[in-house]
Formats: sequence, C-alpha cells, structure tokens
Amino acid sequence: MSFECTMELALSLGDTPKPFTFLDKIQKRFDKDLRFCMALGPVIRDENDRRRSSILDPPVQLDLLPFSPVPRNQPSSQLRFPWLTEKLIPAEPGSSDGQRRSGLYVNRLLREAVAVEEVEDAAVLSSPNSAVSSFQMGFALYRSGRSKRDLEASLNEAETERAASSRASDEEENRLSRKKLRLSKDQYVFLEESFKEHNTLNLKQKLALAKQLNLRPRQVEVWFQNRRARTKLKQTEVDCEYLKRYCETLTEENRRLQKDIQELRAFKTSQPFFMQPPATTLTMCPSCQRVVSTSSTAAAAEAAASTAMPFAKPKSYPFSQTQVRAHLAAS
DNA sequence: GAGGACTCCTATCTTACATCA
DNA sequence: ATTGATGTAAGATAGGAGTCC
Repeated sequence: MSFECTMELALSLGDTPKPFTFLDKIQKRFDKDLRFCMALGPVIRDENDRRRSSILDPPVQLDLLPFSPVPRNQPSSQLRFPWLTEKLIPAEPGSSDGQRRSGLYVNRLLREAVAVEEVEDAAVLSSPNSAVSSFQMGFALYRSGRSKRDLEASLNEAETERAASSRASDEEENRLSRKKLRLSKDQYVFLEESFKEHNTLNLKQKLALAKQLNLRPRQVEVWFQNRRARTKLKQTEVDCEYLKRYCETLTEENRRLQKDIQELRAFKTSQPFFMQPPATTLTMCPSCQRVVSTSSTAAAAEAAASTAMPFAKPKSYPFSQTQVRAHLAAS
C-alpha cells in the first residue's frame, strides 16, 4: 500500500542539520511505523515514453528513512542510507567500484531503454547514454513492517502488471536484456562456421548474420570480438608451450655439445702432435638428424659454444613458429 | 589538422553452468 | 537427493588506439 503525496524536498548542508518539518507532519498523519521512499522513473509524455516505461518501470525505489528505529533527536545526517548496502539494486556489470557502491544505476536503465529502440529499428547506437533525456523524481510513502523482500515482490508484481499491458516484444526484450544470453547450439555452430571462414566481419556480413541468427548486430560483433580474443589467448598458450619445449631441447643439446668440447680439448692436450683437424668435419644434429658440414672442428666447437645460451639475450625470436614446429615434429 | 564515426583490442565484470564435498 | 561453495566458460561492457572520411 502506498501513499502518493506532494512534499518538500529538504536538504541539510553543514554541521548543524535542522529537523525536517515534513517529518513531523508525516508522523502526525500516519502511524509511526513508516518509511520514506524515493523513486526514480521516466517521464511519460507520449506513446514512445509509455513503451519505454515497460522497460524502465518499476522506478528505482530507495528506502531512505527508517523512521521508527531512529530516535527523534538523532540528526538525519547520521541515518544509514540503505542503498549503500548494495542490497536493493544489483551491481551493474562493468561498473567501477564507486559506481557499484552507490547502488543506483541510472546508466543501466538508460541502456536498457536504448536496447528496445535498437531492436526496433536495428540501429547500432554508438552512444547508448544519449537516448533517454529526462527522468522525474517521485516521492512516495509506504507503510513499513514490510521487508525488502516484500518490497521487491511488490515491485515485481507491479512490473508484471505493467508488462502485461505492454507489447509482447517489449516483454521479451525486457527479459533478454536482464538475463544473460546463452546461444543455442545451432547459433553457436553457425557462428563457428562463419568464424572459420573469416574471423572479422564487415558491416554487411554482421547484419546478415544477426538477421539469420535472430540476434542483435552488437551481439554478433561481441561474439566475434570475444572469439578472436580467446583464440589468440589459446594460440599464445600453445606457442608458449612450444617455446618451452624448444628451449628445453636446446638446453639439452647445448649441454651435450659443451661436454663434447671438453672431451676434444682434453684429447688435444693429451695428444698435441697427432691432433690434425680435418679440413671438413661432418656432424649430425641430434634433434633433426641432419648432417652439417663445418670447415674445422674448432669452428664446430665455436658454433656449438655460440648456441650455448640461445635465449640468454634475445634481440628477437630467431625462428618462425613454422620452423619451430617443424623442428619439434622432426625431433 | 580537427573531429566524428566506426572497428578492433584488451582488461574486466558478470552470469550461467558444472562439479564436488 | 539436496545444497552451498567454487571454478570455468562465455556474454557483455568500458576505454583506448587506429583508420577513414
């Protein structure tokens, strides 16, 4: 049960808040178990506004002043405002902490209102905040003793009534705009197939796809964006794994070559007069099993030493992904 | 060159859903 | 069988950068 009334909007600034006169009037007129509710809703001026109101209603209602538990002599500035508890209105997706704590998400309502227009004319709006220009602030009293659950239930009830009187498409859009979309399997498969063909869309393709899948163009656009981002992420993970394995292979190879160098040096020291290096030495890469010719053993040793720390100071990655994969596949 | 429209990328939030104790 | 906690995948948003006109 609610009571509509006209009242003064009192603001108290500074350190010595004065008691609001309308509080006395209210408490004399009604029983003491009252609450004060402020509502934020759309101005309904014409049929378009009325259609929008099916999305925007019920107005955001804020339970401001719990009269009964607060002693009369307590300064109103010390009242705890319930919208700071984050309970009355759910957090807005993507909002900053500051916005989230405020619990009042006008932008959300604005966007939801815009969503209706977007569906109606398939226009892609780049600035969703521009469509709804004005709100009216309404004040109402309602009897306390009702929990927030009751309040929400009554809001839902009111919303149901309003929704029933609005167009079916609005109702559907209202539901969709509040619930997260889950693509059907068919939609998903179709989008996947499209993505395989081309992972970016031009405007024409996007509109065609949206029409075919009964989605909004923006939804198709977002799906492709997310798909690209997650494909890239997975590819990065795969590449990272490849590089890790390649690095391990090189490290092992380097360790073995260092050991060979030590053995050759030891051999050279023990038999200096018989150490006549051949003009050409054939060596085999242990990973890819390719035979490599070098002009001398010393050159081979030098070449081996130069690969000792291939990732120590990389200026840039020296191999293409294809080369790395071919190398790993061969090994 | 300035500015608007548009797209893409990236980071992040939010929600639906699955899994498990 | 149910339920709450938790993790993950995916839809959605915001903001910055680049491009085109």
